[in-house]
Amino acid sequence: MLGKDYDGQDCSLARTLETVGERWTMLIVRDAFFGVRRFNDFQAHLDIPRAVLTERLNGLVDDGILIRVPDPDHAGRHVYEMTEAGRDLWPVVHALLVWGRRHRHSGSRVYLHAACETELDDGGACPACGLTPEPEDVLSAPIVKSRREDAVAVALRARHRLLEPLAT
Amino acid sequence: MLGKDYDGQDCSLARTLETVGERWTMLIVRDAFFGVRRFNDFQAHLDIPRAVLTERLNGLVDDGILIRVPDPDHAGRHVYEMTEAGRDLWPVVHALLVWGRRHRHSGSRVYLHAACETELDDGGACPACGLTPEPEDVLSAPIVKSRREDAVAVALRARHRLLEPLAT
DNA sequence: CAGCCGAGTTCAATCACCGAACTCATGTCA
DNA sequence: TGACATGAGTTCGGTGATTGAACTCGGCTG
Repeated sequence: MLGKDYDGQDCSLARTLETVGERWTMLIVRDAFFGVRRFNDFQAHLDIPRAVLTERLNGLVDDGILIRVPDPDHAGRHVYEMTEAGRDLWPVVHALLVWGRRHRHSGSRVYLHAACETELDDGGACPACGLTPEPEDVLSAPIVKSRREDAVAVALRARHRLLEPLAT
Repeated sequence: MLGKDYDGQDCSLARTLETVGERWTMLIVRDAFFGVRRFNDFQAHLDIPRAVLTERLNGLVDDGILIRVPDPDHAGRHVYEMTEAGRDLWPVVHALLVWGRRHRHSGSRVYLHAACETELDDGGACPACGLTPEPEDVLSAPIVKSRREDAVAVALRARHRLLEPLAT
């Protein structure tokens, strides 16, 4: 990946970036947290060239972030699901969201601890419980309607738990 | 940056990636936390093409992550220093380091709370004090000697505070 | 059986990245 | 003062990645 794999940088940050550092990859991971699981849904929501999406999804599968599993509803198709290693990227995604919210523009959704519906703090912890919830226990709650009108953007207007498959 | 700036992704994560999502950028930021401040030091430590380094440093300056200030010791030269917005990237850098350490290879240094020399937990907090130290109060403590022999890699073999200028 | 849909693959043009060589201002030493 | 070194870039030809549009293919759907 990335042309030349940051050879010689023996640092765990460089190793991480070899997996999630390419253009589009982190947005695919974000969408996977949002519950996107099908090729065309990623494509429609990200406006990513199909060839690149294929390459990135294969890369993420090879690197153990996603698994491709048969779609129970449609023979011959499959969906991309997040692995444990993928879920462990939640702190990275959250840290990027927090920085952007503070320094770029004020975010279009908030993230709540599903158990008590308290907004997570910048460290990803629930200020009420003191716990740092796993992504499965985080609720995405939109506060501004996005301008996009693709099926995924529309489905994302509802409050829902991370990693819960989106109904599109 | 990034060819096409993730147009239409009105999400703070996409906005963040427009600033730090390109190849090399995050490694430059990491090195800036390590105290690297001069063009040739970045170049030597990263093995990045000089033209690309110029482009990235200018981008980071334009985006308010670094500032270019006159070098007090050498007329006509300057150094790149981290801004407040740059410091706020520490949680992102730390999250990437933590993921790589867990899922790729077991890191070559640990990060300690300078005040009590306790190793930070995965959330970046000090388990002893309960505080989440600012990067200035984090100590980088090498545990494995890197294979690299450039001046920066050598200087990084000593324990030091983040953001403290490296003596090279 | 004709057409649709999801999930890709192929392809030419464009853009970014690479490494090596070149520039140019300052600093150092004889 | 002249010769050379060093830091910080710039320039440039070649290579590899990204883009958007068009094409393929297998499983439904009517």
